Amino acid sequence: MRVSSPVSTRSRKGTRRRRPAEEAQRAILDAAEQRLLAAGPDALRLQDVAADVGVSHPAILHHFGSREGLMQAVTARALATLEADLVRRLADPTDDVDGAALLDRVFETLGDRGHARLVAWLVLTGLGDVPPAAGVRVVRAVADLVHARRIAAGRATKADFEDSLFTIMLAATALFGDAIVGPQVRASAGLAQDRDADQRFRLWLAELLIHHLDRESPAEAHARGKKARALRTVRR
Amino acid sequence: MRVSSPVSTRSRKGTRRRRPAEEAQRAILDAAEQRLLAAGPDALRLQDVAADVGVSHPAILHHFGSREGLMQAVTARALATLEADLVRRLADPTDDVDGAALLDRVFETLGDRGHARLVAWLVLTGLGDVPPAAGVRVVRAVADLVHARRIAAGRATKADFEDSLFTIMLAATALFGDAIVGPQVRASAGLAQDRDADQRFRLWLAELLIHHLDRESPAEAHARGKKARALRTVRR
DNA sequence: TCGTTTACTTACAATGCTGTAAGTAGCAGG
DNA sequence: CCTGCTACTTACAGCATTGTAAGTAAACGA
Repeated sequence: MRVSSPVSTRSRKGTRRRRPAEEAQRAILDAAEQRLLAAGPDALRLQDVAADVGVSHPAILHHFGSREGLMQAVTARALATLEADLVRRLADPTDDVDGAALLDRVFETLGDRGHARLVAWLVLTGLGDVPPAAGVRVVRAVADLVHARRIAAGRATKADFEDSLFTIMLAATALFGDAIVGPQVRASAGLAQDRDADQRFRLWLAELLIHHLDRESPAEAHARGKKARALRTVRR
Repeated sequence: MRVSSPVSTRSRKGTRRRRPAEEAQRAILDAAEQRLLAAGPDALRLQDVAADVGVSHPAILHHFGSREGLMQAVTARALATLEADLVRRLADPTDDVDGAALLDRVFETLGDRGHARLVAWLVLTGLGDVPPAAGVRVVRAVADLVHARRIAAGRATKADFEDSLFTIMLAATALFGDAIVGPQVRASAGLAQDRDADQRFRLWLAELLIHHLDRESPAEAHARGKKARALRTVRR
């Protein structure tokens, strides 16, 4: 029952590629990740990935068992490399004091390869909960680092830790938001045609965050803010 | 994600409901929006929506022509109501000077009904580009409002407009990011079990933004920030 | 050279979804 | 009461997609 059905442009009749399993799986994961970033998890079709790699779709099932198995494999690999990239960039000691440059690195890491998009996909589809040990404590680690530097500079006390933590959380949240809806927000702000608007905005954000971290004791500022807010909302 | 609740609120055999077209379409759009928010555009099945409403799936095709027609209708309605909610809340004159309350309203409007999730879905699936006149200039409008207030308070000049604009953009971006990856970021910060952590964070963010808008001339602060960065670690 | 393993193939089964065809029935106006 | 309109129904066609069955050939060691 072989015969006729020269399925595709690949391999003329008789020649059959047989890659080592590891290499084939890597190729499949690459193609799948590409498709995932482009169109989302639900749009991932085995036949498409197979066509990209140049094999038939049961070959993928041979390697990964099922579509779900492929999904888990590709997300696991993507999240692992994302985390590795992040910690590598954050631990890079080339310029360990320039907060703006550090922020820029995180920006790049998240936005460049579409990592933020992928994570957003996973979170929205609920797959983000599956590997709960994925992006473990990255925010916390960075906050610890920053807060220690703040204390060393005499700009904060241990009690202000949450302020440092929230600052890093804001950075992370804004980075994700920017990676996903950045163009739309810029359009809504009337900055669409401005090519370097996104860079200006990121720079502005970095300055804001650094200024916040460098300013006088957050505890006092916090109290001041609370007092002002309380006075403003007396009427309710 | 396959749910297809067999709700079957349909009347007993023989009796057939016949609603006016407008009412039926509204019910269908409600159910479709619900499913969209829950599981994303690709997971929207006509039969599921039909089951939710209590009709057969060709009834939906009768009203909306095709699945794509339903998608367009529900997204158009959702974006329209989102924009309407936003401008209504922003234009509400009950307390027109309290920036924190205003920000809170936007927070609620975006996060409460899952609007941010929906918009994220649309942007990620590329459907966000289809209706380009959707969220037109909301950010710009808010920025105009805020900047005018700033000038009136003697806290800024016309030249500082971009600072106001970026502040609003940051708010919008962070709001979206929080609505999407908020829980994950909080978990990564080690705040998972803290129930009101999100509210504390939002309050903190509101204070940060308001403090930024209320502080002395942004132009000077901007220059100072640049200078400080140039000098690396100079504390003024 | 033979034999085993396994990366891969073709063919097909099974399922689920969108969309169509044709008919039914509720509600309006005469 | 009758008649037209149309909001709906059931049945089915068509198609895409995942997964299975069985077989083939490439690499590798004896």
